[in-house]
Amino acid sequence: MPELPEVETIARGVRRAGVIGRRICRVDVRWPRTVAPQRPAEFAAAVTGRTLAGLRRRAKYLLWMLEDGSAVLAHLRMTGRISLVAAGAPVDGHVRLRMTLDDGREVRFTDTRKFGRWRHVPRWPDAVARLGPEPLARTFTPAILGAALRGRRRQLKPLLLDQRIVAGLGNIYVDEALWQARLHPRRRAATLRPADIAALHAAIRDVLRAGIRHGGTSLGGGRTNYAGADERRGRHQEHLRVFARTGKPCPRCGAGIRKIAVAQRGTHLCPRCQRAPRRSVSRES
DNA sequence: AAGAATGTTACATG
DNA sequence: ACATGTAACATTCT
Repeated sequence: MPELPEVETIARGVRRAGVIGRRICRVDVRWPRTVAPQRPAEFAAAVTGRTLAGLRRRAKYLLWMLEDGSAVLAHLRMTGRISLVAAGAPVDGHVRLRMTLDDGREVRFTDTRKFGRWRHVPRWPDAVARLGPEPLARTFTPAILGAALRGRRRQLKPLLLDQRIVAGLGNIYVDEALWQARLHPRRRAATLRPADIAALHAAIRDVLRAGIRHGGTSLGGGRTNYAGADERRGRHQEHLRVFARTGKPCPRCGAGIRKIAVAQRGTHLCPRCQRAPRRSVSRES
């Protein structure tokens, strides 16, 4: 569910709700593995009584900065959602963690599939040091992307999903970016020419910015779907050009969008705009 | 009712 | 070291 634009939208929503400066007076871990490998008691002890000094986003992580310099890192994985509600509001069965604030509200983590992970770290920069560049940072240039791809024989799709190459892309925005750049997801990274790299760099930034502008992508209608901290759905699903549009016309050329499997992930593309590489392991589905 | 699902990681095999 | 595949996590939706 949440890729960079969704996590960014959540972070903005939580900040706007005015939680910075509030003290965390109680922590309730309702699904212990949410804080694994820490134990709920040690997590709660490290966080309880601390004041929220800030909230940042790094890739798909939400970083709750505490006033003592430590931080809580939250990764929402597939179905994690954040909401701010009145403390003591009815708790539904999928709430995995709660942080009660000193102003009568609580931060709630709801996660149907239980894949989400929260952990308390003494120094957050260490915890995110292995991640690749932030694609929307000024420091992310075509040259940086080119260097990350150079010499790699991996297929573009799994490479872009690798958070060490570029941090924050997921299945939806990778498909969208490859479509915009007219690149086939099975193309080997090392075969890109400078013009391809420039197009891919621009496409990555464009699709992420569009996602943020539209408040993220909310597919389907179920409880497992993405919503912002205020429970509102995103609107970017109305602007998707290939993802979840199998069989519909390509907005650029009209050809039918196709869905294939690349590196075990559902992958959407336009068979006319995104030419299959000559010697790809074409195993279509 | 089987299969897929917005994510990541560990482990195995080339 | 690199590339790829499988399983695991756990539940819901189509």
